[in-house]
Order: sequence, then structure tokens, then C-alpha cells
Amino acid sequence: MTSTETDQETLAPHPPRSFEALRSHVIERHAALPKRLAQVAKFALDHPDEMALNTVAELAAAAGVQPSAMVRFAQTLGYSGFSELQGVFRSRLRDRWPDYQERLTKVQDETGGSADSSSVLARFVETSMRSLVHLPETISGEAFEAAVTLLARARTIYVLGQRRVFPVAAYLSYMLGKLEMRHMLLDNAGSMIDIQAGGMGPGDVLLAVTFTPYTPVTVDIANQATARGAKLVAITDSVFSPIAGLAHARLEVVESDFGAFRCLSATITLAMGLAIASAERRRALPPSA
Amino acid sequence: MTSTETDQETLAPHPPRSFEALRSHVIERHAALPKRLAQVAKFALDHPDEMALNTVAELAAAAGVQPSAMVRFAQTLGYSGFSELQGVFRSRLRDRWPDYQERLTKVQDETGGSADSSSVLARFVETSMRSLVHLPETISGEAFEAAVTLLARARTIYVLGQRRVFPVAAYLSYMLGKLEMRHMLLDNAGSMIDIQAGGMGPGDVLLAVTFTPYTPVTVDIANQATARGAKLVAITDSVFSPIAGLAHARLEVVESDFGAFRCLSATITLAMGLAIASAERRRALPPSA
DNA sequence: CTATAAATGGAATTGGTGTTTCATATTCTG
DNA sequence: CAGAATATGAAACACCAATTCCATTTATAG
Repeated sequence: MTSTETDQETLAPHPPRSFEALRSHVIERHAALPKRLAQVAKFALDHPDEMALNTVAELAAAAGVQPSAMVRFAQTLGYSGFSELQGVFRSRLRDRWPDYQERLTKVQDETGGSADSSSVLARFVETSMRSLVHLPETISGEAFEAAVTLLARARTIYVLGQRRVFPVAAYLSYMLGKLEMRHMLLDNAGSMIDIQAGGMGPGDVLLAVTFTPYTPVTVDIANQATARGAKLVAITDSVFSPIAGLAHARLEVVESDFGAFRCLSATITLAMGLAIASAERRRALPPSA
Repeated sequence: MTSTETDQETLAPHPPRSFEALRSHVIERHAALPKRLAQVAKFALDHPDEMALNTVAELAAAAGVQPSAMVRFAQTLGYSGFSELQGVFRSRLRDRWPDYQERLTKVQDETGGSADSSSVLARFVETSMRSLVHLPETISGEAFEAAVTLLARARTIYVLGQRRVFPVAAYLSYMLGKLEMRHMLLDNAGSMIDIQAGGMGPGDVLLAVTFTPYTPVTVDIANQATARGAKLVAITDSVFSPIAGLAHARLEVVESDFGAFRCLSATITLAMGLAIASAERRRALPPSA
């Protein structure tokens, strides 16, 4: 018994002490690892911060494995146990600490000046965050509440967003599908949006997204929707938006511009919140025919 | 006896949640604190990293006090115990962009009270911001640079992202069009993605986005692209992504999850930065035939 | 100077953590 | 397809950390 243990331990005599060494070592051996251990390996490299700060139980739950699998993973790598492995992740956190400030000042310096590629990214992050910070301020609780109520009670939700905001509509469609809410994405494929929107009527809701310059087809369909007795939930950028007046619930998003381009982060986030809040609300409602 | 305890507890109903708030609160009360507690306070503010990572016993020894003094210090501040206090130091280490940590906790505070639908939104905002904060860390300057270079030199950029990340691909397509960069969106309309991707060859770049679970068709097309001599720029969520190995430039994004749903804010922001940086780079290049 | 309250040190306790074990499931191999 | 080897899940275990308790010391008020 003792001899076998000794044999096993000699398989990995040098567990990596630095995170970088650990990282490359794991990447190298990843393919040869058993399924569950590979799962742990992937999680560990994808979430190094969590690995440093959380407990085995929490990490195991997050990675979708048993606590014992975490320990086994550490031991396979040659560590005495999980704690020793975690030490590597913790020292990484200590070591990496100083360079955040460096980055921050670098960003600040280059904000005004010319565009080195990576600073472009940093400025976008900055812009996106500004939009997000202001999102809860611009969206009133009542408006959000009203929108959620309408969507939760809708028979079918028609999702509409063209050109610049089409990604938002596409994402809404994906989420509503996953949430098992009946909906239809009006993507205007084959210029058949009138056909796609043909079924709208009382009991339905049109969830329309539009920003300046307001795509005409979006405004048209919104008008048709209200004319046919469907409710309109509008995500737009101004009270003067051509569909603002028609809307039964209006959500105003102010996205910060970056040059000629407008970020979509806040809008996407709002869409996500809207979809999930509506699904939750619907679950709470009495099931209607 | 019981009454006195109750009185003491009501003294600090709101223990600070953010490190900055904690810091100023401690500085303010420092003079009024008993000797040993003041000693702990000084140590805590002087060694925030240690406070986040070490155990009570180790910290007490390092500070030259008893373990119980550490616990008392935390309780004096209004926390239930040392662990809760340590949580503040740990979150500081997690979100190591101090400026934004303030904003995050601000959102948290506003959320804390009500549990209505609008708090759902606030939680999404928080999740999105967390992703954004970490974006510049996970994207190395070299990787971004490499991706930009490839895209700037591409004859045609093929844009690919299915299902959950299709919105990202759609947005990339919109921006690349506005930036007058020749590209093709592989949206798989009519299940004709093989036809759409038929033209890929040397000189072209496939910009592929894929997250867990990796949509098979995305992996297929990525393989085809490299086989035909096109370059591959991958936006993915792990080094173990099935297309990570093939990629000539790999950008890893770690999006924070919110329940079963993954935010797209960071990915969208990265896409935006990538598109614009590439366009700028191309303008700086000598015009090739 | 005495009496009272607060603060402190050190040990006992409790809860939760990492670890180990073992039965079961799965994957190789002949 | 059978049998062996390996991998996995779930629970039991042992230990250590955080917390509490209480006796002792130190400060404060009368």
C-alpha cells in the first residue's frame, strides 16, 4: 500500500509554483485528462479569481462538479491538496495587484490623445460603463414595471429592431425562446416584414426598439400594431421619438456615443432584464387560456 | 444584560460594503477606538491584501494581537464577524478597479431595499459592469493588436456567430459596413452557410465568435476556413474552446453569468473596439491592390 | 483609594472546511 | 462480450478556523 502511494506521488514531483507555469502545464495535459477533471481544469483557467477566493464547495458548485473532483484535480497535478493549488491562484492575485494602476493611468493618458489599438478598447469600456451607470437613472421604475406587465400578459410578443439595433432584437428573440415565451422576430428577411407582422392583433404586444435615425419600417410597423389593437412597448432614445407617443410603455435609454458609433451595452442589458423580469412575472400570473 | 447588548448592536446598523467606505469610516473612528482595536484598524488599512487572503490567526500574529481582537474589531464596525469584514477586502481584490467599485456598490445599495422588477434590472446592470471591468484584464494587448492587424489587412472579413452570440455578429456586420470594410455576415439564413462561406481563401479572415456550448456549425466553418488558408480571429470564452487552437489571434472574454443567462455587454463592447481599431489601422496602411 | 465599567488575553466550543473513503458507474482491453 | 481498470458521486471523517466565553487586567468615576 505504501509503495503504491509512493509510486503515484512520483508521477508529478514538481507541481508548478507560478500561475503561468500552472497554466501552460494544464493546457498541455488538458486533452489527456479524464472528463470531469478536464472540466475542472477549464473552469480553473477560465475563472482564476474565483479559484483564489472561494471555497471548494462554492467552486465545485460553480464548475458543476463534486468537491472531491476539485481535490483530485489538485492531487493529479502533484499538489498535496486543493489548498496548495489555491495558493498558486492567490499568489497570482497578489502579484498582479500593482499593474491595475498602471493600466488605469495609461488609459487616462491616452484618452485625449491618438488611438493606440488597445487604448481604443479601454475607451470603449469606459463609454459602455458610463451608459450602464446611467441606465437605472433613466429607466423609471413605473415604466419598467408597466413594460413587464404588458409583456407578461401578451399572447404573442412581436420583436422588432432594425439596422443598428437589430442585434438587440436578435438577442431578445433568443432569450424569449429560451424562456419559452411565444414570440416572433420581425427580421424583415426577404423584405417580408408585413407578412411576418400580419398576425398582430388585440392581446399581442409589439416590442419595438429604435434609435435615431429612426428606421422608417420600424415606425410603420409600430403604427400598424396600435391600429390593429396590439399594445406597444417601445425602447427608444428620446421622448420625441416617432414611436414614443404611441407606446403603452416607453423605456428611454441614453447610450453614450463614441465618435460616430453608439454603444449597445446598456440597451442589451435592458433587453435582458426586461425579458427575464417578464418571464418571472408570467410564472406568477394565473395561467390563462 | 440583554438590553445592553441590544443597545450596542444598534450602534452600527450599516457596516460599509465597499472598501472605500470602510476605509473612511475606520479613519474617522480611529481616534475613538480602544488601543488594541486601533492597532488592528491600522494594520487592516496598511495591509489590505493580507486581510483578504490570510486567516485570522495569521493576521492576528502579524498585527501582534489576539485572534479575538480581530473578531471584536469586525463586530465593533457592525459586521457579524471577521468573515464578513474579510468579504469587503476580498471584493476589493476581485474588482480591482477602485473607481468602478464605488459605482458597483452604489448599484448594490440601491438594489438592497426593494425586490420588485426594477431591482432585476439593477442586478443586470451590476453583472454587466462586472464583465466590463474585467474585460481589459482578460484581453492582452498583444492579442488585441494581433487581431487588429489581421483584420486590417484582410481582403474580406467573414463574420460568424450563431445562436446566443449572433447579435454580436450582426452588430459587427453593421459596423464593418459603416466603416466601409468589405465583409460578409455568415448568418446561415436558409441553412446556406456553406454557400455563404464558399468564397473564403488565402487573404481572407474569419472573425468567429463562440461561447459554451460551442455551436457545431461555428466550429465546422472555422476548421474549413483554416483549411482553405484563411486566417482565423476567435472571440471565445476559454483557452479550451474548440476553435482556440486553430486561431491566429485569440481573444478571451469572461462574461459574468446571471442565472442561466450570460450578458453580452463585454463581448459587444469588444466587438465594437475591434471593428473601429481595425478600420483606423487600415487607414494607416499603404493602400494595397 | 475604592468601586465600577471597559478592554484584553487565552482557552473552549462550534461550525464549516478540505480531505478521504467506498460503492457505483463508466471506460478500456483482451 | 466479459473482466479489469479507471473514473465518478456521495457521504463520512478529521481537522482547523472563526467565534464565544470567561477570568484577568486596565482604565474611569465617585
